[in-house]
Amino acid sequence: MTASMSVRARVRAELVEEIKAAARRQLAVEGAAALSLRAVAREVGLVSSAVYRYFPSRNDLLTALIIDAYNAVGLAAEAADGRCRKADIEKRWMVTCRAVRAWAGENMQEYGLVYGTPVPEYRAPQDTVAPATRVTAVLAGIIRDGLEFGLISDRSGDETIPRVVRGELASVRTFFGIAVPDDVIVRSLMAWTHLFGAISFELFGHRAGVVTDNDAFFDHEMRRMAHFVGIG
Amino acid sequence: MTASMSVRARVRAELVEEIKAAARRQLAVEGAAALSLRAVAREVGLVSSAVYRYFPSRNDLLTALIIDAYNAVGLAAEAADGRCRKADIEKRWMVTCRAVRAWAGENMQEYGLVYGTPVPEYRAPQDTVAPATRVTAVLAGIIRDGLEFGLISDRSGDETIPRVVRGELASVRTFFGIAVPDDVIVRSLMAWTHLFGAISFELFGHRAGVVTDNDAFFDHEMRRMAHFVGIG
DNA sequence: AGTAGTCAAGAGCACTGCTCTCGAAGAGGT
DNA sequence: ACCTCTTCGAGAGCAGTGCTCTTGACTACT
Repeated sequence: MTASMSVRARVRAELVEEIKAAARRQLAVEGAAALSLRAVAREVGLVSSAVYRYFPSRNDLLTALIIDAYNAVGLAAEAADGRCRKADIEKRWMVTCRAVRAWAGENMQEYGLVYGTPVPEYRAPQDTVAPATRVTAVLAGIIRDGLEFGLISDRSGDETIPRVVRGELASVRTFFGIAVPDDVIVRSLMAWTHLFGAISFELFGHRAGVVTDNDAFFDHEMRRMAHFVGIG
Repeated sequence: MTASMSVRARVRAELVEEIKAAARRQLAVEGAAALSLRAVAREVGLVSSAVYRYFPSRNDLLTALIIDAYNAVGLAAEAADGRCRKADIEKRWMVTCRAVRAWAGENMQEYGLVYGTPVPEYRAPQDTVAPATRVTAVLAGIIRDGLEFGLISDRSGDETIPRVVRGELASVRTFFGIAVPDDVIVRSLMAWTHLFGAISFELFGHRAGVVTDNDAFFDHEMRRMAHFVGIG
């Protein structure tokens, strides 16, 4: 693919990467709000107006960073899951959760960019939705496999799911597969919510003074959520 | 208290409130990143430099809004909880969760200000920690009352809590009361995490295309988390 | 070789946070 | 009543921002 590009297109692609790298560096130290297109331009040795040849606006630069972030965390999750034996459902679950948290901890600002406060009036471009689902897809795959292998106990009946909730699980079912019971889907969505809720709480400082050993607590709560879903 | 203030101090306090109100209005439509001190000044009919008599910097204005936001959501939670019969633990739990979510939905940007991406290098002033605990205190109070009334089943033994996790619950215990079992504390912290995780996921757009009837789903998951804690 | 497309640079506009200075107005004491 | 001391609003100004437009050079394709 690189070979099929003209020289021009290749140096252009390289420069795009260089600009994004510089932007990512600035993002890490100053945060998204303070990310300055001019400062990025200075770092790559360009004048500010030249950057507009590569990104039509500051927002487009941020969007590119968002897509990269989604892909990075998705890749981390996929890699972690992929290193496990397929039938070791509980381990796959734990390892994936830990990978997402580890990535988030190492890339706080990028995490904040995608899972933090959104900019009002900013519509997520279509290019972001596919990368955004990668982590979710990994988790759903683990659930699906767990059911297939009979390693997830279907505890339907413990709780009654209101009809209105039951009705909207259709759109999610494509993610999990047709045979997944409603109750497992609801539990999974809750575990998914909990994963990112815990990471955000920790990274955004809301557990300061409450939880001290964040590693241990995260591990414990993720294991409990796995059990909650029916794993193990 | 108002009477004890001099005329000067009173008009000053009024102007502070007016500035905060204008800032809150701008925050709601443009987001925290785009909040401009000069625009706020224009709205209250002041020149920009005059605002610095009341807030030493833009960050201090934002800090004031953060404190107000914490107090507002805390007040909403306390009011909702206070309207319930004290022994009706499950209802208190549900009503409080709903109140927090309702406030968050009506004040998205303020919610994002306190529970969203923090500004790096920004240290939360001491004035913010007390208001920040109000919601948590309400939830902890419900748990404590539930145990006192024997309405929370202590399911200790279902899960083994690692010693390192068990060890750090001491600091939280002051919140709940001395007699609360470790297991209930862990479950409560998870429910607390889940509450804000669910709200953030919904408001920040991560449930788009997944959950359609957000009211119903939130209600359902909060009830399940209540049961998870041992309520009901 | 000529043309069309691409690119970096520079100037410029409207805006931002923030500082400093200056005059007006109020508060407290004699 | 006067005088001082603090408080306040206004204005000018600085360095920085996102973004636009124009200009001139360079490259790739016909």
